[in-house]
Amino acid sequence: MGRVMSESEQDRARDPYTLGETDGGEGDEDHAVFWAEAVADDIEAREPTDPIVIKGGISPSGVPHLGNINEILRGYFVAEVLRDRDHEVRQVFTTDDRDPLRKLPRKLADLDGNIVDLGDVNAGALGQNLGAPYTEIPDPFGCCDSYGDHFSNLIADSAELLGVDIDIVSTTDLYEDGAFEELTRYVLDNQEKARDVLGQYQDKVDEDYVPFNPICGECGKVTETVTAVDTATGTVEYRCTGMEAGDRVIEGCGYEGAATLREGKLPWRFEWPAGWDVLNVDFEPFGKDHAEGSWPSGVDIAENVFEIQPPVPMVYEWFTLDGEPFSSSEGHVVLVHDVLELLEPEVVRFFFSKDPSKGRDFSIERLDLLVDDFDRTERLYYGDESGTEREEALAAEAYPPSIRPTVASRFSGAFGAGAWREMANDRGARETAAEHIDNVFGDCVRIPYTFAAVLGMFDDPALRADVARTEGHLTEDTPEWAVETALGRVELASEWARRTDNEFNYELKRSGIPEMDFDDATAAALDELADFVAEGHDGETIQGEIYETAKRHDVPIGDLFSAGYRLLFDESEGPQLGPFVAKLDREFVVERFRRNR
RNA sequence: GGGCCGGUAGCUCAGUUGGCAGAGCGUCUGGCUUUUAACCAGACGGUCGGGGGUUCAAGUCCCUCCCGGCCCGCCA
Repeated sequence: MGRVMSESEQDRARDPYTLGETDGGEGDEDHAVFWAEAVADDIEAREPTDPIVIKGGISPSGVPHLGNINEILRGYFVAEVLRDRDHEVRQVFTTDDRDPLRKLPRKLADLDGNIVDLGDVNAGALGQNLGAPYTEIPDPFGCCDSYGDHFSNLIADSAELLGVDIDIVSTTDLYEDGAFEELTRYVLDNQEKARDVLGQYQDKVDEDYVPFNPICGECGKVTETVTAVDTATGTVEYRCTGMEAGDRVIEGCGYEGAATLREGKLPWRFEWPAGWDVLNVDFEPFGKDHAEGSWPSGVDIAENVFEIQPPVPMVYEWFTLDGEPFSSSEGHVVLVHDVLELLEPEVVRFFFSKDPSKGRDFSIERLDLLVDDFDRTERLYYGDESGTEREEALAAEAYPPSIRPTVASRFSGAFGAGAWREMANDRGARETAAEHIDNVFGDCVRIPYTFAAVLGMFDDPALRADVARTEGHLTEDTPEWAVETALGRVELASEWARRTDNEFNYELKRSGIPEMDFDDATAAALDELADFVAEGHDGETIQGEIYETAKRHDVPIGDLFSAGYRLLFDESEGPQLGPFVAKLDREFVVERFRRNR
């Protein structure tokens, strides 16, 4: 501390957009290829004391979807870079659970991440709690202490599923335990200053504005009308009036009473900077919605009301889901729980390692592209493929934090007891992880995602491995753990094929014969093929016979394959035919090829 | 209306201090003399959102316009 920043440095420090522009004036300085490195540079430039604190946070207002995970994973990548630079890093995540419920979401989610319609829970009970803090509202699922706790738990689970170590801090707790009390008293003692600053950003700040919202002792709702303040005794008198919520007004009960400084909340514009102070926040990423409103006022309040230094900021653009904005209330969401049925966690983390300044679509339809991108990055990292200098440099930096939790869990025996995320700051464990990544894990094998989807048609795990072997994805030398990892993708990719019903979603049409129209030669060839299958041969032999049969009947080879796929899947393409039919029950194949049923 | 972020091949995107427009996927063609998955080779594909300017040189810097998103009431 103590270093005086120049004005331009200060401007840059406050600008949440200038990612990577870390030039100190010298043109030949290395330009960071990975945004998290650039952010880490900015944080280090302030000479922070360990532990460096990285914050994120959301209101537990409803389903925490993949877009909300930015609040966890953007910070994670920066944390990992700093840890690699031998800093101790604490990643905290505030659930802003003293915020009032302002409207009822249409969709909720149970603790397993299943989306549930509002009508399936006790909506009436929820409706009566509009205006009350999330932590004062009963959990509509009845499984957690409160509505707020329910959704905070889902967020905590999401982080855990992704192997990220976060300390979840309840804002309600910060008030109730008194952590915010000193700052609350300070703001109330310096209301004029607070009003002056906030008034530059909000028109409604007038003489009567009091930067504190008590919770009504009668109805439990957050109120806005403070009638008297006595910071010496630590009490605030209020009248419970209505609260605007969008285009509606939540009615107050009219009760007049007194609250302590712990029985209410600071308005968001103060609460955010208050959190920076109380938690000693050094860095905080936030969505673009905060960039032009909350952030500038937050900086101003931090510097000129609380007289603290705001954290290093970073804006991230929002993701869309299949081209449409995420919407918790409308149920257009995907949770980490869902995504991990389709992708390995390292691929999910990798998605968040990409440039935060670019809007990005999380396209379920084209998840194969994302996985291919990850696989290539992995190959670049291990030097199995070459790319541009920049690509290789980026892989060198972005791959390790993406894969680290996976490696730690795969080789958990080397790390002693406990989950990796509890060892994030452990130097020894990090060295072990690095050593594993650069040595044993180099034998990791990836089956291309779309091919994994093809393999998914085989119920028999042994057959999946067989085919992966014949295709050269697995060899004699592939270690057992790598075989498991590689084949683990098959379940994910076939779930993807099912969910998107794409061209890899081959479904064997057992119950009825698909519509078809074959010429005589093809029909004759199919009959002969049926006879051959009936004799009982292995897959390769059948595969060869398909060629021979086609040749004998002067049928273009492609036509005969098409005919087979049509009969089995009602598709024009499919898996390698011979080995596939060899694994099906013989009678079914024979009858089907004879077009009997 | 004002401020900010983004706009590169059909799709997904990469493009440090200005220095000959890139990758993957898709498509097409060919190869692997028995594989319609896999794999290999090649091709097609772009007025870098439009227009102006600075420069020997602009995707990159400046101005302007268009499109999309966010913010500019309240709330978070």
